[in-house]
Amino acid sequence: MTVVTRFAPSPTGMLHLGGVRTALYSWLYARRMRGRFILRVEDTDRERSTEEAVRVILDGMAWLGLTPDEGPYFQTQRFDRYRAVIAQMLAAGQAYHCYCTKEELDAVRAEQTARKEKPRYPGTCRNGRAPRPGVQPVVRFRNPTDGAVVVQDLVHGTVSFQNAELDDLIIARSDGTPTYNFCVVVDDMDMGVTHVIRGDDHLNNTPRQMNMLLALGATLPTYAHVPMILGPDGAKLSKRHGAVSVLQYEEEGYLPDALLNYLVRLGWAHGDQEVFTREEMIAAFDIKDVNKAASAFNPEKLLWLNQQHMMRAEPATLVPHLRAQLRRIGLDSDDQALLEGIILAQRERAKTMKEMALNSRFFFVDHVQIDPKAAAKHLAGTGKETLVRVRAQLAALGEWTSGSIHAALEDLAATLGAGLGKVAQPVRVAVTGTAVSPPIDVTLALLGRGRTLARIDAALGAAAGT
RNA sequence: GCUCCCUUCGUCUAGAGGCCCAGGACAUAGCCCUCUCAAGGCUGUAACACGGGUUCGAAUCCCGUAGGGAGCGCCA
Repeated sequence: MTVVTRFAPSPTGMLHLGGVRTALYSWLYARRMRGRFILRVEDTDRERSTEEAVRVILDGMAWLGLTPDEGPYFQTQRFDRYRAVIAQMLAAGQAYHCYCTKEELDAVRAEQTARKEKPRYPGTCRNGRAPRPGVQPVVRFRNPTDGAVVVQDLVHGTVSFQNAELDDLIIARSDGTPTYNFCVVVDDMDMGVTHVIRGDDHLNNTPRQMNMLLALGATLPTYAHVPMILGPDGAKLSKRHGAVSVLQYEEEGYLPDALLNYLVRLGWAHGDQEVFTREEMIAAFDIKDVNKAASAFNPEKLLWLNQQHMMRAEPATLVPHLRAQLRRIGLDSDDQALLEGIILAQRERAKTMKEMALNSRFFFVDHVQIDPKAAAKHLAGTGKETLVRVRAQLAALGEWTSGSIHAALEDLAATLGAGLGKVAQPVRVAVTGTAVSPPIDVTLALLGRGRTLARIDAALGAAAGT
């Protein structure tokens, strides 16, 4: 049997890490089982659904490379189908009209709560009731009253619910529109979903959905309820941390594979392995190995993983990411060799592509701004003299490579009877404007002789005035 | 309140009765490497929520307790 999974977000809020992880698990499982992955947008709540949220879902999934095999489907386009199923259930007596008003039900609920009972629909209209003038009825599902529903959950194991605990839920509002729990059931049935992988906040909805599926004569899917993701402080994911649009992570310079890697390890493990390629994730993932407990989002580890992926990636594949980040700060270059060289030189000193772009500004600007503190420390006194000699050495160099540059600087250091640091720091400050950069030979090689000498001259000129 | 779920280092986790006086990773501290910053290497600090059972033996099984979460909507 072909495995069919689905990701069914509702566009009422931003697609955040919690949603992305459920999507990832569903996608991974489908890939692993050589099945199909469906994307379905649950937009039946027309009041709260926004186009912006739909866009984030679509763009986010595309950015992450979680490509659906089917969809996106939109529930708002399936209303006819839902209406037909409701009519069918009404005819079969599996559902009935309820003429209770909201006010009446609120009153009942208030009483029940006061008596410390579980608030539930009392079943007033369950056995037939004459239409009441002025009241547009809702449609309720006739839930079994005895017995139990047993969920064989892939992550939680056996969970059973007494039907007596369940009441008759509304499947169609008085305006005729279907409700969430009902649409899910019809969609999963129609789309042949075999594995429902979703947040464990839905575990309590599962028995009702199973009862409806049973009433419709559908085959029950296998369920897997994955735990939620908490903020770094262990509290519920909030706007402050993590509950931002996934696209935010793109802006901040995270690699899709790194984010996915981080997310897959949050709640799942494969021995001691921390870094996974997409292929490794697919090969190793099994929904049965997912943990039951919620886990806290840890930004530091995401940062670490992102750098791990940057360091392991083929430099050429990072070029588009670097350029995108450079453009954000008003810089750009189409010099492939230079960009790859920068990536090689910078990736072990930047945790995100954004940080890499920021640290690489000096490669692209015309004039570097020299940090006064760095100048005071490395360009004053002997630093200035050293710089003059470095300039002469470099100007006289035959070929301009990191190897030849390195040799020249070491020679000079030896002549001066000093360490390489004494020579490298003044050059570094003159050329990059700061006391921090990749190895000086690599930096100069990438920068080119012309710009190197020009910057040394500029620094010397500025230092002469002090 | 009722029903359901969850509980190993600060954090993510390994662990499916003896291999565990609990392993790995992030973070953190120290050391090494070193032209800066990193990256890397080594070392350290740090956890089985609690209480009862079962067993020769429990992080692992059972029962409670405590704490956390979810659901109980004409929201999804």
